[in-house]
Amino acid sequence: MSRIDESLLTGIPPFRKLERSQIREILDLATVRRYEEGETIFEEGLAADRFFLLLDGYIRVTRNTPAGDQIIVLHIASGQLFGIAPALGRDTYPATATAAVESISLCWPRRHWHEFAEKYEGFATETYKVVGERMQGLHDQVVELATKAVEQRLASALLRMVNQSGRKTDQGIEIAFPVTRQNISEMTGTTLHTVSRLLSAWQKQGIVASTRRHIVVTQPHQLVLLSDAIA
Amino acid sequence: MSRIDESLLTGIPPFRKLERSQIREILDLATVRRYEEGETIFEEGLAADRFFLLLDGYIRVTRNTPAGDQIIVLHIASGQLFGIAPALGRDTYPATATAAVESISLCWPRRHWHEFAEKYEGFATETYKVVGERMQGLHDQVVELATKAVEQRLASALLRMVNQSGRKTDQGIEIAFPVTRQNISEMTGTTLHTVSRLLSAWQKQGIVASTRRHIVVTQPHQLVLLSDAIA
DNA sequence: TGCGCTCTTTGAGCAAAAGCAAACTCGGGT
DNA sequence: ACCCGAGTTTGCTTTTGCTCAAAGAGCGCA
Repeated sequence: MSRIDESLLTGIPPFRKLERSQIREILDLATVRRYEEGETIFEEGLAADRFFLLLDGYIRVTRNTPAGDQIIVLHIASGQLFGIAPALGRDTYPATATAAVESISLCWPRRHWHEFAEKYEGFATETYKVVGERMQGLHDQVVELATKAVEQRLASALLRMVNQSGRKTDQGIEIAFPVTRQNISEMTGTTLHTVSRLLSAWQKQGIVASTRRHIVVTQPHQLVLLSDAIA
Repeated sequence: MSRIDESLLTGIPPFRKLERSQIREILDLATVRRYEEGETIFEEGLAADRFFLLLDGYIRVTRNTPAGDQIIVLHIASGQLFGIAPALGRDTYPATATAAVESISLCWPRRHWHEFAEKYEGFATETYKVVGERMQGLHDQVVELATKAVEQRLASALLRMVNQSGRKTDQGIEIAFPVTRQNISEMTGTTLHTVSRLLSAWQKQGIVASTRRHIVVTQPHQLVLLSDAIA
């Protein structure tokens, strides 16, 4: 296995405050994994025996209902930790993680979690900060689902993706990973039909431009207005 | 101020593994506070300079939207920590806490958080376990709001309250704190009208018995069926 | 180059729940 | 004992967005 350069980790939250040598130690304990688009990384309910750091790509974290509905709880962008059930003392993963595009991650066996937390000053603190932010995001999502109409939720969902993975193009801001209408409906708790109708309408108004599995937001500002932003 | 007995804390999660003398130290740093029904304990967006442990009563944690909707994110029962923003490195509270009934809590200044976490083996771990559970709960709520119909959500909400605060009576299981139709609608993302209609219907079927601000579930099993339980 | 699969679009009817409006009731306080 | 206000119930109307159905389009692959 080729060694990974330390510079990959400097600057990303839980490692930000560490020495280069410490990062080296951590890296030497990591395994690199590559996932195809659509490949499952871990599944809801299975033993949480590893935690992950996404180096490249995008991950979708989903949950399934017995009724067969799937809903997308959050997206992970590169540089973020995921599958951190071990840090929260859970012994199974609470959700399923799937690669939205070809992705590369590091992973460590569960037991290293405590080791890192004790050995490296700031490691735990920084991670829990991430947890706090994610929790805040979940709160927002609950409020949104409980109070907003579908149109506003859809606008928010697009904005969230744009904020996390937006790539500037000459047309506007492009969402960097493939998304289907179905996917979006699973983020917003609606149907792919409704999503398709709304996107069509927005396309006519020049707010977005979408093709198959691909969305460019041309007028983010309009979406903000439509979303009736919470915060 | 009268000293609090150590036995109040033995057995509740973050203190479970501590010596009696350690609990004494922690208690001596705490302030006791009493809240009237309806009194606000802390507010969304304000500096998170304390964290709390509820000794007696029930707390409602809510968020407000700019549009003026309020939604109830979770209930805290006695023995639970709340307002733990400090543990997640957040410097403002992400939500508002209000006493649902007359309540008593302990609270500590923010800075003690790290002190406790370092000094007492297991304190942090146990707390993060609670965070993990709460996160799981939020996931559940998102899935529920996104996929279930109002009737199922209402059934789930009642069951959640019953599980957390159910008191057995000869009639059935009673929710231990006052709840209005309005409150329930704020937990389920619906209107008080819809809640009222459904409760009336269930009352006719003998599943629940409710009076003003007060609900007794007579046939929990029926509610489970209606809720199409996730887990 | 054409086939087939997956994804997308659009229409029409319908059901669930929101909005609106008004009456009723319980309980606490004067 | 009565009044007042918060909380609840209920009917009617309107709307939103889901369901069902079917056709159309892009893309990879042979």
